[in-house]
Amino acid sequence: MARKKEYNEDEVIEKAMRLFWRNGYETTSMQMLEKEMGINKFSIYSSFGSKNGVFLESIKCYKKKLNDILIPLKNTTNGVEGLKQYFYDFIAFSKDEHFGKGCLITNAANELQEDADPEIKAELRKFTAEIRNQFALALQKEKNQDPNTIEKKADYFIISMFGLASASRVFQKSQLDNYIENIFTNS
Amino acid sequence: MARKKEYNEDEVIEKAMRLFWRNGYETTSMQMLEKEMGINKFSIYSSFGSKNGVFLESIKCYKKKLNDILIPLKNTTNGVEGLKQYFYDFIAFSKDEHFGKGCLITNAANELQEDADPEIKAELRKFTAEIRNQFALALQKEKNQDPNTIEKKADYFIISMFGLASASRVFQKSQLDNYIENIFTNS
DNA sequence: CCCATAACTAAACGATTGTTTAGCTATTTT
DNA sequence: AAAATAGCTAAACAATCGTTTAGTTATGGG
Repeated sequence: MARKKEYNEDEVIEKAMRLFWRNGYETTSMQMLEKEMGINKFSIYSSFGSKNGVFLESIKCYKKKLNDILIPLKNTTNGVEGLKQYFYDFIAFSKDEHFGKGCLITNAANELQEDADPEIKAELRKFTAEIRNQFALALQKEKNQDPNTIEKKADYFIISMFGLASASRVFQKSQLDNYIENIFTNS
Repeated sequence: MARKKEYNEDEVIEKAMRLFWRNGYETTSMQMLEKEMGINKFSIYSSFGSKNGVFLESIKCYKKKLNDILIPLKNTTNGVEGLKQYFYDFIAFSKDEHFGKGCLITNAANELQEDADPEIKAELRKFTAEIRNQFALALQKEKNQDPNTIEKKADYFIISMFGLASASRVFQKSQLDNYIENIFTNS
């Protein structure tokens, strides 16, 4: 052991995450990452191996933050109402400086090609499946639901979430609230 | 006048459009465009000025093709039913080799940053507004609708279309059909 | 206190990006 | 047929991409 790192890896990866969130993967260069993370290229490479590595850790960082807003959904007694709250929290999560940037995960899914890094693709798939699973579990708490309907509704809501994330890059907040209301009428 | 062009601009721009559709803007290089369009870099620049210029024309080309599936919607007597058909046609438009690539327009909207080319941003906005307008016009054909409801529903459907386009990159066709069915229950 | 070691700085790497230029070829017009 | 003009090929442009390497600085354990 010799010299200690002058930066905290969790802190710098959060900064990287926000940069990727704002700019996407391709548009974000190592030069921009250096500046935003506040450390040298060498430090980035020694900590994360590659640009892909930084991105992968950024996804995990974002996931961790988004998982926090899933917690109330796990404890809800009213499935649909809990889902509705989740959608609002999801929008709120992208508030302020990040509104109009959508969701890092869906942005990544939209940007990445089929020849993209398999590890990243796997991470995105895993994350989507996790959320959809939580939706299904929440819906099971509704009374008198047959299992087939639950699966279909879970599909519907996860796609709606994707849509909401994508649309939030283009539409106004009021339109999104309107959209959420429409999703949950007669559900 | 001297030598004639050995290529048709409309034909090569359609090839470029399909390449952008598959790969997005950033990932598509001039080298790839040369190969796909079947003409030299010089020819591309003399015809379209820049990579941005090629992309802009590609968007217009895509728009023209997508507008064709709006025609039935204009003549429909049943607004909601017409809209539903439009959604299925929209999915079908992205069929075969392009399924899983979403919609060129929404992909572009997701990828482009706020510092992107203003002309492209304007084109995307114009296109979105046009479609939303057609949705509102179709909804007016429903009986006993108050104008406020129509506007809200038009917002809802245009966001749904964005969502569908984005989600089609990730989800299976059967899930999308399921999603469309859910959109139109109780509308 | 000194040496080993790890983190730092900064320069350079080859490859690829979008774009331009020079020179050759073909066709239209007078 | 000759001159003019526009499209073609192919090489080169500067800039930037992600990545690596050499050299310096600072801090750990013996």
